[in-house]
Amino acid sequence: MSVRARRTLFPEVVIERDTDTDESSEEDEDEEVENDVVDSDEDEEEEIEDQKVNDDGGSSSVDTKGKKPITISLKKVCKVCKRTGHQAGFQGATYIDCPMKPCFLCKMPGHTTVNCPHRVAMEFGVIPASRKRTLSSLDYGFERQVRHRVPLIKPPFVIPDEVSCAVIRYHSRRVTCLEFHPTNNNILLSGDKKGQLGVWDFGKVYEKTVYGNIHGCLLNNMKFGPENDGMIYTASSDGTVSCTDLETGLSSSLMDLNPNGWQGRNSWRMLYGMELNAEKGLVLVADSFGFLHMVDARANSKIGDSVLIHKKGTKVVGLHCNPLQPDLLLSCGNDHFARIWDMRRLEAESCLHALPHKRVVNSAYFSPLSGTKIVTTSIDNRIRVWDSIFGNLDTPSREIVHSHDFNRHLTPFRAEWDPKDSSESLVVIGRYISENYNGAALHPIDFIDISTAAQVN
DNA sequence: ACTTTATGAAGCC
DNA sequence: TGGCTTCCCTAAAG
Repeated sequence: MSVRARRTLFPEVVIERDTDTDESSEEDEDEEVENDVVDSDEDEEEEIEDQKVNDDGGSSSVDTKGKKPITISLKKVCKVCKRTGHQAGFQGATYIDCPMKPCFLCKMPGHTTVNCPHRVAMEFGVIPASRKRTLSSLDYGFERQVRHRVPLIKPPFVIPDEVSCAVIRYHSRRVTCLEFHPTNNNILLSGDKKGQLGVWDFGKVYEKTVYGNIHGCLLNNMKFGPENDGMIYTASSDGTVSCTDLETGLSSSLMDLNPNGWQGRNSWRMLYGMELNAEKGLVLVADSFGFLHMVDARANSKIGDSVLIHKKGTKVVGLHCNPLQPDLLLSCGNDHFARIWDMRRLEAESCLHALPHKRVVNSAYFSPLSGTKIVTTSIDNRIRVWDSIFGNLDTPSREIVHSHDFNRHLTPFRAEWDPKDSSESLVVIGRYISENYNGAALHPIDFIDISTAAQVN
């Protein structure tokens, strides 16, 4: 259901409500609003007039020149729709939905988020996968044959006992990406809105390492060097790709899509999706105009022409190479599609499959072990799962309703596979609709079994 | 304690 | 197509 529907579907209900409350709607509401905002009004008449005029601008901040309070019998005013008879908005840590709007979670009318069947049970309306894939010894043997690259061995994670709790503020702006070190459990990298890169060392909590000279703005994506995990590749909205030594912080630029600086927003290219193709020694990045760029990581030179992989002028937000068949590339972006490509014959319009979504796609990943499943996150509040890339890709195998639709200001959530789950059925994603943690509204992290859509805790 | 602003997608004309 | 408006569970800066 589109945003448009929020408005078109509901006026009837609104009218019913109004007649319910016995008040002659429009003016009363205006009074209500005004009364709510300005506590000490004097002149009723003028106030109402003022408000009606100013209402067009939508701003209720119109300050007044000394007016007395209006006494109104009516109960409550909804902060969301400004209508009477109900209240919406935050009440303590809990957000009360406006009943005039479609459900914020599943986008369907007739209920609010609180009683949304998808919220009560995430499995609602989801047909489980016919068979849960588990890794047999045969699978293991098969994968040993097929797998190009043996995954790096990581020692078992042991929580160090010298620190029970530590909070260190690394970033002054919002964090845009996080990455665990592939071999060192103590290290977590974080990128932020200003382009800074934080190196968190769990074993050295009193040291703070932040590199601020790598990028000029949003650090959108990072990947550890496949051959040398002391190096980190980063892509930024400043249009550059950099390679940074984690120890020294020394970085080199691999590519700059805006060599002539700021020439206006119509030409400024921003980089979002990034992926490393270890077999080919390639750095792949995708920009905000729909193009894919390739850089030879060793020779530090651009390879071939840029290829239009999504609708021209739209942002490509994600790139992922298939773990077993790295020539298979998965991309996703703002044109509502995730696309599968064969890198060996890469040109505009040549994608093997286009996976349609109702709205913008935040992420698309092949499953980490077999590479045969795909999970995508779209801001239509649905996680989509394709059980096999060799099967029918016309429609997803499952759509799981989950809260991650929000407008701007925040970095989108991306559902990611749990790399430790050999059955490739566990996915991790941040949730927008908050949960009440002792009075604080916090956004939880959800673990979801994508074969049943059940939440796992 | 208040307002402004950064900022993105979608829908409408 | 482009310009304008709406969406309105943010958070820092002014």
